[in-house]
Amino acid sequence: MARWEPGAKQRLQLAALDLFVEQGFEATTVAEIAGRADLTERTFYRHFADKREVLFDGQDVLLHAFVDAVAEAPDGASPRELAEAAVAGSGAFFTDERRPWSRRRQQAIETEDGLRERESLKMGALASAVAQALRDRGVTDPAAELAADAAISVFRVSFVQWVAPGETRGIRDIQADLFAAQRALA
Amino acid sequence: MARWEPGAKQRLQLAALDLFVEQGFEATTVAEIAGRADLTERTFYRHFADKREVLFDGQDVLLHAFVDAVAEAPDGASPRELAEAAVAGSGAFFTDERRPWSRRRQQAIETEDGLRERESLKMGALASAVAQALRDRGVTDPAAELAADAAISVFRVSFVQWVAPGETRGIRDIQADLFAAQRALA
DNA sequence: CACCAAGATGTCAGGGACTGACATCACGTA
DNA sequence: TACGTGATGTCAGTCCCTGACATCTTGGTG
Repeated sequence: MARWEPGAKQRLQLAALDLFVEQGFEATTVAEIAGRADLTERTFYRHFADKREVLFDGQDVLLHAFVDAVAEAPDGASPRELAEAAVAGSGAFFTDERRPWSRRRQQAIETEDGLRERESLKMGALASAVAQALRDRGVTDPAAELAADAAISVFRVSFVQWVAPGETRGIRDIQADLFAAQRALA
Repeated sequence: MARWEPGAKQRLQLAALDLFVEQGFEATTVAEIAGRADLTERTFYRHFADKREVLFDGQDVLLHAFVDAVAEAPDGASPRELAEAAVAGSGAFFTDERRPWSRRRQQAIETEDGLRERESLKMGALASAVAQALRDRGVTDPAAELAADAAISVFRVSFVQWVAPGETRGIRDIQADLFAAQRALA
């Protein structure tokens, strides 16, 4: 069903990230992004709910990876094992080909409060979804909330490390180390 | 040094929360808030960086309570004990007199994505500050990050429970139960 | 081929958030 | 009383975001 120039949304995302890295998020106007993608400001808002969202589109796929992994975990798994399964389910997304893009994206996010704010919201949504998935597997509150937060904590730290300069390990290896460190805390 | 009507900032906060609860955050304009406080829109922005911040002013005091509690914890405390100390240090803020205001405030926040977003950012800032405090006490990464996240997780869940309808326990009792549940996970 | 349905885009007008610049006003002090 | 200082008011302007309507491209239908 693709009509027109088929890459409109992706063109906008690439243009936006380029401009954010070049001159910052605040200093970049939506009209500017749209112009670089040969589109109009109004069209930008047909693809993304707001200016921040251009860097966060597709997070629902990641969320479903978390949730599905919990749902498909073996019977009798403990809350902690379910949480670890959730994080492991996300590992498939962060391949080596994706790493350069993720690095640039993270660089843009970390330098702007407005973007960090949106990232925090997305992490919170992830935690809520995992908590609900745990409840669906019979985990009771407040253990479900705490286990979900623990999972998102490992995911967040692992992602930051995965995009750190010079890091070459896969995200799954990083996550395994973090789960061990988390267990060692208790 | 107080001149004019001394309660300008507080008047704005009260007016804002009233209006947010009455008609929602989005439907309330800054001019409306300022008008109810007998002030101007421009003056609102001299007290608060943006429309959301009117509900989050003063969070730095809470942050310092977390950080100071970590700094003042006894020598030889484990990372987990330091994290528990951080959370305990916040307990003094959430007295019974403050609970009605906190309830109304949380009610307003939970119904609007824009406000939940800001709350997430503040929680993230709290976690970062606690992580830094742990590093200052000699805890190494990634344990510092994970322990700080665990502390904020307990704090967040305890706060939600503390403002839940019908809840009468003090926040410290709630937090004690949550720490126990968190330890039981591992 | 002419025509139509539908989805994607463009155009325009407008409200509201936020900011910089400048004027004004109330208070403390010399 | 005159002055300095800080809080407030006024005004203009930019940018974010949205609703309404027109236009275009594409694929299908007769």
